[in-house]
Amino acid sequence: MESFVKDTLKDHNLRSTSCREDILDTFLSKEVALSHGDIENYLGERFDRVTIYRTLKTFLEKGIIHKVLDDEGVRYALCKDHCSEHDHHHDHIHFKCIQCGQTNCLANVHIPAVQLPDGYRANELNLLIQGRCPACN
Amino acid sequence: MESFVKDTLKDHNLRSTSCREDILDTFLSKEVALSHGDIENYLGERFDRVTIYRTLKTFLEKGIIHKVLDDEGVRYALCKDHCSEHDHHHDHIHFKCIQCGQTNCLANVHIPAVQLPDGYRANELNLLIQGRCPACN
DNA sequence: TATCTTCTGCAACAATGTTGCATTATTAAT
DNA sequence: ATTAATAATGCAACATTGTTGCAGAAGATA
Repeated sequence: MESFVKDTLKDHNLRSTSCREDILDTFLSKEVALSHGDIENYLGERFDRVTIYRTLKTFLEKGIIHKVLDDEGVRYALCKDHCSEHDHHHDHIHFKCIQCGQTNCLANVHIPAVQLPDGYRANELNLLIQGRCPACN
Repeated sequence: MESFVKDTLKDHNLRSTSCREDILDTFLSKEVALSHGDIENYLGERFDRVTIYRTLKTFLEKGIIHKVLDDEGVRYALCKDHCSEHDHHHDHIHFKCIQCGQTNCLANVHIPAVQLPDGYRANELNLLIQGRCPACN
């Protein structure tokens, strides 16, 4: 669907603007997690730094993207499984290649149950695996 | 041992300076992961911001502390199990309480094996669990 | 097309992290 | 105890990353 981007925005009650469309397009075309800086580079000077920050923040709040963290900082990736504002599922597993540096979501892998000490209650799991990706092995 | 701090520094071929000793002391007295800002607050104006950054960097390289990441940023925690520069074990599991905001290492919990897709090879696992800690339940 | 609302760009600022260099402190050897 | 070699610190300057307020521009709706 060529209108995926517009539909996604509409579904989340966001106005279609070129900045939002371009950022969503970028996430779709690159399959890896992107930092604010990456996006700035891909989009050139078309949009203000602040606008990109605000767009990312909005997408985060709406559950369109999620944060991906590693030693080098913060990145963002699409929530492929259509998390909504209310029904956001909170298990994320990411793989970062120490060779090529790319980070992506491992959608088909699920995190095994973890046995927590007494009194702890878990809401959200976030697993980062670092190693070598198939392309770099 | 009152000399734990000095011994730790000596073991890692680091000179004993008041900044390093105070930072190590701080990590020992607080049981939770600390950010650069936290440390700055605890130590007051005694040391330059830059020195604290450099000390943390040195401790990281020597394996005295490790990074702890969550949505809010970067923190550091002691490597209790005496990781060395060479024999650094790379599975970290951290718990962040969404109520009180404190983050700590769950030393006794281990991460179950994860079944990775073909071609991926894992070196290091990093699991962040967010939820409520015993004190906030 | 008019109107209401939201988004954007700009400027300014805050927080976080880095680098170079001169000075000071630590360590090991005399 | 002094000294010489080395390493750590403080300062200044800078780079990156992220935030806020506000006026003007653009999107959605009727």
